[in-house]
Order: sequence, then structure tokens, then C-alpha cells
Amino acid sequence: MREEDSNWFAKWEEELPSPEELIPLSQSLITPDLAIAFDLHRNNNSNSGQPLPQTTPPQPNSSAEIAGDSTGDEPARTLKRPRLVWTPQLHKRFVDAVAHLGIKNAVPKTIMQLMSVDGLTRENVASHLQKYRLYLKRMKSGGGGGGSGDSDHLFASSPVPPHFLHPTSRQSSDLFIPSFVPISTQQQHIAAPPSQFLHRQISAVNFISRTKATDQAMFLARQQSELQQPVFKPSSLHLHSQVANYTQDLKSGAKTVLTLFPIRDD
DNA sequence: GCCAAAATAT
DNA sequence: GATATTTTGG
Repeated sequence: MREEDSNWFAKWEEELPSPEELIPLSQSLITPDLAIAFDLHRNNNSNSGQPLPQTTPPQPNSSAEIAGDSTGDEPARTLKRPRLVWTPQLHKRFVDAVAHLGIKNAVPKTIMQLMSVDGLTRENVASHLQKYRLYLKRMKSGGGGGGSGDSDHLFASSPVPPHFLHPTSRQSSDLFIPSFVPISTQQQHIAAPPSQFLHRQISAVNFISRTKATDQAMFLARQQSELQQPVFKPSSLHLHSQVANYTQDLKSGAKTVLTLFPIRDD
């Protein structure tokens, strides 16, 4: 089983998006600023609707920008937060987070935090989680051969950790620590030298990976490096520190597109 | 007009 | 936070 674990992840790794595939998430957008500007209406019932877009939601600073068509037209009257598109990359991140948290701790809020994607809301995650669970359910019953298959394209794009399907003997308390051994892969280049000194340290780190803090740190580190390489287009942005970035990248016609970049949690 | 995806309500 | 329902996009 253990072999399986490392195996599935290894496989997963192989299937990781190539640089070309790792394009920024994009979605049609109506700038939040605009939304905020006109906000109002959304809480037509009582006020249980917690999302009062009045205050700047999850956009730090350099986040969302107005689309090119931010002209003064007044679509605002009916503004809503732009629909989030779960790209395979984003979903992968999601699955990653869920996997690392373990089913137990995989709740919207936690997942959201771990994912560390700017602009992503708890609601977004909750909704997606709902679908994901449904998908898992289907997987269990329908099995790989059942009706499952090409439907759920998105979910199929990212492998499902075995533990999800097999509630084996794994204790609910343990957090899943797959090959979150960024060390082994990341340090390769420095592993060469005879510096047993260094080697030691690495081993040590490798050994520790138990605390949540460490785990999460590793997680983030990993995710970051992963999503850092490709993403950026030539001229577009300055990928300074991995600060949240919303960038209108492309657009066709009058439609603007928003791209989300994963960031480190802070 | 249908279906899936995401948002929103309960 | 989970689930049901509605809205929206394709």
C-alpha cells in the first residue's frame, strides 16, 4: 500500500502540467472594483447572505484591475462577482490541498487557505468541494468502469488520491504526507557534492516533516515552485515575489479575462 | 432548449 | 460546513 501511495503520487507528478499547460487561470471578469463601486443588491432576502461585497473582498492590492471595457457604461446595476473557472491547474491545486489536509481537515476554509490562491473565496471552494465529493462518490460506486469516464473532465484531469477512495485503516488524525519531499527532488543539484554535511541537513529536514507548520510550508513551497516556472508570459508581468496578481491577459472583443495567480499565504 | 458548472440559499 | 436549489455559461 505504501508503495502505492508513493506510486500514485509519482505518477501524478509525471502528469503534472507542462509549462505550456500551466497557463494562468482565466475567466471572464467584471472587475470587483467595479462591483464594489456599484455594489448594492445581492442581499435581497434577509441578510443571511454573508457576502456583502461592500468591503474589498479578497483582493489585496495589485489584484484585480478593471477590464479594458471599464468604460462608464452601467452594467454595474447587476453586478456579481465574476464566475470562477476551475481550470485543471486550479483543480489540481485543490486536490493537492485536500490530499495534504486529509479528508478530515479538508473543509472549505482550510482548503482555501492551503491553496493560497488570491481571489479564491471559501464559497468557491465549498461549491467545488461539493462537486468533488459527488465525483468521488461516483467513482466509488460506478468504479472506473462505470458511467464515470469522460464526463467530469475536470476531475479526471487530476488523479484522486487512493485514500479518498479507500478509507483504509488510515487514522483520521494523520495528515497525509505524500511525496512532499520537495527535498529529494529539489535538492538534487546540490546533493551531488560530497558534502555529507549538507546531506545531513537535508535528511534531517526530510525526517522532520511532521508538524503541520512544516508540512504546510513544504506544501506551499512546492506549489509555488510548481506554478512559478511556467505561468508568466514574456512581457506581461514582473513576477516579483509571488504576490497575488490579477492580470488581464487576453481578451477577445469586449470581453476581458482575468487571470489568477497562486500566491503564498501570508 | 439542454446540460454541466458555479453561485447562492437553506 | 453540508447540502439543496438556482442561476449562468456553453
